Amino acid sequence: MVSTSPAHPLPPDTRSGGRVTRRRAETRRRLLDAAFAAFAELGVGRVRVEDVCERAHYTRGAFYSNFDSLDELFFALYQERATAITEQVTVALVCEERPARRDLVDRVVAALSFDRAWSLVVAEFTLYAARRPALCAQLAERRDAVQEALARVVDDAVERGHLPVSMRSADGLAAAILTIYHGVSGEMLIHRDEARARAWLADLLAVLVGPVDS
Amino acid sequence: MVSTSPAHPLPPDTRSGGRVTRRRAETRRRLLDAAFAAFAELGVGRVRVEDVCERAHYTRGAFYSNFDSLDELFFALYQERATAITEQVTVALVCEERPARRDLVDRVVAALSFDRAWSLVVAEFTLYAARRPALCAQLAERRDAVQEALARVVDDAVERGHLPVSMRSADGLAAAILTIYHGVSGEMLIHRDEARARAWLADLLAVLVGPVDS
DNA sequence: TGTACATCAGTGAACGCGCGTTCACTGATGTAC
DNA sequence: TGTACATCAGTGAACGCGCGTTCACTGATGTAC
Repeated sequence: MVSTSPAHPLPPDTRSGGRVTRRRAETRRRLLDAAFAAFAELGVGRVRVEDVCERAHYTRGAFYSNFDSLDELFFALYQERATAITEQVTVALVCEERPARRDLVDRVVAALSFDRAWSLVVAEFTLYAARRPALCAQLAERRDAVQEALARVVDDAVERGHLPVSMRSADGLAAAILTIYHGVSGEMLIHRDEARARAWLADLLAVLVGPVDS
Repeated sequence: MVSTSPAHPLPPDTRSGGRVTRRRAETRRRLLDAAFAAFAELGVGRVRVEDVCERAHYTRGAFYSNFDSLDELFFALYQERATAITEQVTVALVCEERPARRDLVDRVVAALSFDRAWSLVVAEFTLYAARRPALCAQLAERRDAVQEALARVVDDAVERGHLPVSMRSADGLAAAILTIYHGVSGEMLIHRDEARARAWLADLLAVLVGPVDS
């Protein structure tokens, strides 16, 4: 139903049969950006078409000329941003030399962004997807992509026997890192303290990776 | 604004000045139960007053005779359920003897319930609160209550020096357990596999608590 | 480079439905004697 | 225990607003010659 092909600068405009004028692309771009702001500020459930349009300085007609519904826009937006972030994390984590174990935590914490607005939208999208089995599968795929990127970096930092069964593989450890990351993100939504959340994340990851050789 | 007093069998009916007939209490009870079903099934953002009423077999008038708005009902519902669960966890964790470290994980996993419907509602309430600073404070209080219950149990299981600074206190470890719990709950919403989530939780907690003395 | 034309993109007024909210009512519940 | 009365609780029709959606239009964009 929805393309899972790699990153587009813009989510594909499925309504004008392939032909996209500059003007149209620009309008779409502005609507998407406005929608992100609206979703982050008001929450996904409270955004009306008008909220998006006034932020983008268009009328509702422009919206319906570009999207079928808010749902479609929301999904296009999520695809776009999530793809961008996934790539950013992947690039940030891939490196030439084998990383020391103690570097791992710092690099992971630095790579995973702690943007509260984005965390809110992600959380809302997760719930949105949770009630739509088809979307769950796509979300899972996306998470796997990040997990694999992490696993590659983690691989050489894992010493056998020092971690319990499920954690022996780099993949298991990568999964653990992401679970903790999501948990801390959730806390941040309530405690609103980014710095504290970041420190907390680092602490938890340090325990996970094992005692740091000081 | 909203009462933070301890558990009521029913959230207080603030509309009939204290005097509550049997019939009224029953109606309120049914509306709350119906609302939980509706919220869990449809998602908080998609529930209409009518959805609650038809599930409870009342008309809309009955709803407005008991609640000012869906928001108020949702909040009353959350208060009620969360208080009940907090108490349940507290009771389950308090014990006379000092627990062995390896028992800790099992007891925690057993005590924290993994109900997907409830996890969905909690997650939605968390987001709901995330945009309302006053509610954030209340949510934080509630989490602290659970954390303290955990900390009491954990206390004797922590051996000094085997955990990094932030984790040295029982309170820190309890916080870590809850962060992981929330992270795994989030995963479960997407992966829909309760058993796997439970195993995953146990693995992560085992790493956190330290190598199990087999 | 200029003009003429065709098609496309966004406008904004208007429509109408879904749903929150109200309110005059009726039947249920509880009390007094 | 029975009757009469008062108050309370829930009914359901009606209202009306907010907002999604449409569509005839106009100005913008791009192309051909």
